Amino acid sequence: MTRRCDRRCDACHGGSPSIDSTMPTVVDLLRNVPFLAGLDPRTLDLLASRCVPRAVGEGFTLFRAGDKCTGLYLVIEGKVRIYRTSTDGREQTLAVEGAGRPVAELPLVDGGSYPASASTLEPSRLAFLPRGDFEHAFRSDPDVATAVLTALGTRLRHFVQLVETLAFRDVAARLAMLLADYADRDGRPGDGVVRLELQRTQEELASEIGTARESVSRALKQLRVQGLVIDQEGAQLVLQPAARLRAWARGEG
Amino acid sequence: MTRRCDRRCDACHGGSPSIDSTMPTVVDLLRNVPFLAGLDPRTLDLLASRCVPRAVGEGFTLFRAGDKCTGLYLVIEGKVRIYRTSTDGREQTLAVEGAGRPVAELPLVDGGSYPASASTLEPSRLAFLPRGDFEHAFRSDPDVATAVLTALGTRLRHFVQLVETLAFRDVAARLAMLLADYADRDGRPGDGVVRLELQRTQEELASEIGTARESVSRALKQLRVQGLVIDQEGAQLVLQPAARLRAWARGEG
DNA sequence: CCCCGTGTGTGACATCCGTCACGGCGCGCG
DNA sequence: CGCGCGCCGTGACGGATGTCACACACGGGG
Repeated sequence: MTRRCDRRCDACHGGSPSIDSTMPTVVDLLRNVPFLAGLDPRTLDLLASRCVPRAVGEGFTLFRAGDKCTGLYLVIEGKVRIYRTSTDGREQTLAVEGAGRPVAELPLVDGGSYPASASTLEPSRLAFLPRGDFEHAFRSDPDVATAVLTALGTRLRHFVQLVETLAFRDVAARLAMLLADYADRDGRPGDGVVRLELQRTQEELASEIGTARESVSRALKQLRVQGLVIDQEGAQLVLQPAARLRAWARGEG
Repeated sequence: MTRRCDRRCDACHGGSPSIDSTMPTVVDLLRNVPFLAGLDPRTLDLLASRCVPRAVGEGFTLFRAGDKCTGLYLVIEGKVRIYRTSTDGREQTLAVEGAGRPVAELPLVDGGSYPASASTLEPSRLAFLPRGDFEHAFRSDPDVATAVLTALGTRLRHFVQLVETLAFRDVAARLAMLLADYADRDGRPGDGVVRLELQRTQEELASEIGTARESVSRALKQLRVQGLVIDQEGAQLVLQPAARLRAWARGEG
């Protein structure tokens, strides 16, 4: 099934990397990518001139596990989910990358293929940097190299967390951890609690913590009984502070 | 052979590791570390002069999760297990590093603390490179930087595998995968089968695949019934080729 | 207003697996 | 030789959780 660009998609039909001056330039976009922060302006310009901006809708698949790697994606806006699929169709998401984060930096440094699949959770704007251009920048500019290095580092730490969670915690605890993460990122704190508008279906939550939809439903009830989820009306959640959620998930509750 | 003391062994904080000055020079040792292969001889000399060789016994704990990172370890000989511990005492090993592999390169690049614990599975010889020296080499020599990068890369790929395994496969399949890995590394192939001397207790295998010892015992029986483990006498295994083990683990059996 | 698709709650059930309990086996040592 | 100890095999049992089945709530179109 082919997805369409959503509105505001001028950029993705511009056949050349030339920039429409009424839009924010690609350089402007890259400037807001922490991954590249600290690069000197000239290299930034250079990179920007090589980047292909793309706007894609929700559910657009960037690549699949095993595909040969063609370049680096940077998330300008939106969310990209990175996941593995099992032979029987279940999915485990490995990471969700938001604005300013790189996707697929791993295969670029070791020359292998993509280790996982990636698709958008929301309509998103991305910058695509073809492999050759990336490698040139990577080799010639030590700042780019260290940027990649720290990106790999945080990814690795994230994975250690993920492994521990899958290995040790039950579904309810995993859900608590996940909600804590969301609360930190999207929640509005106030008065000893956090309000969070959850933009995920239970099906998606289930994939993120490696379980079934029904188990998420039951785990949510369990969290309500525990008082960790104070109130829930549809997607509107009132939560205990993230720290408390995490403490409970670690068994200190 | 004498078996280790218990896992929570406190002897781990043991006294000063003995340093044997009669062993081959540190440069010789480093030369055999693939991690550093390709460095030009002068930098290798420089690094070697900063390395502290250490010989430690079995069950020696190099560091624990959360410790501040003091430097990089290189495994010259032996095996180092990297693992996380849950609050209730269970352990999940994240990796086992053998000769020529670096340990703890992650916290060195991002400045954080160790994300996991590490201890030796066998008496081992290590080279310890203090943090400051590592950072200097890392910054001044691009070859060192790329070496670190590829090390992180392979670690990351390994973790993707690990996550998938934990999320999707049952104990028998995980065990089959693990045996396939061992077969590739230590097995003697011949005549359509692989002979493997397993140097691990079932307890250790259990930790590596995130389960209990008894489950490993039962899973092994299951693999025998399936014909994937053709014969077993103590630690001597006769296995189907690694590829077949992995195929079965993926559900194609 | 009805129909339908999507997302959600929940009960029933089977399965996997962790835990406890126990016995056996090999080996080193007194 | 007997004993202790580490390791392994296996039965029993219960808890967690995946699966199936179904009801309900909601919203958008005919």
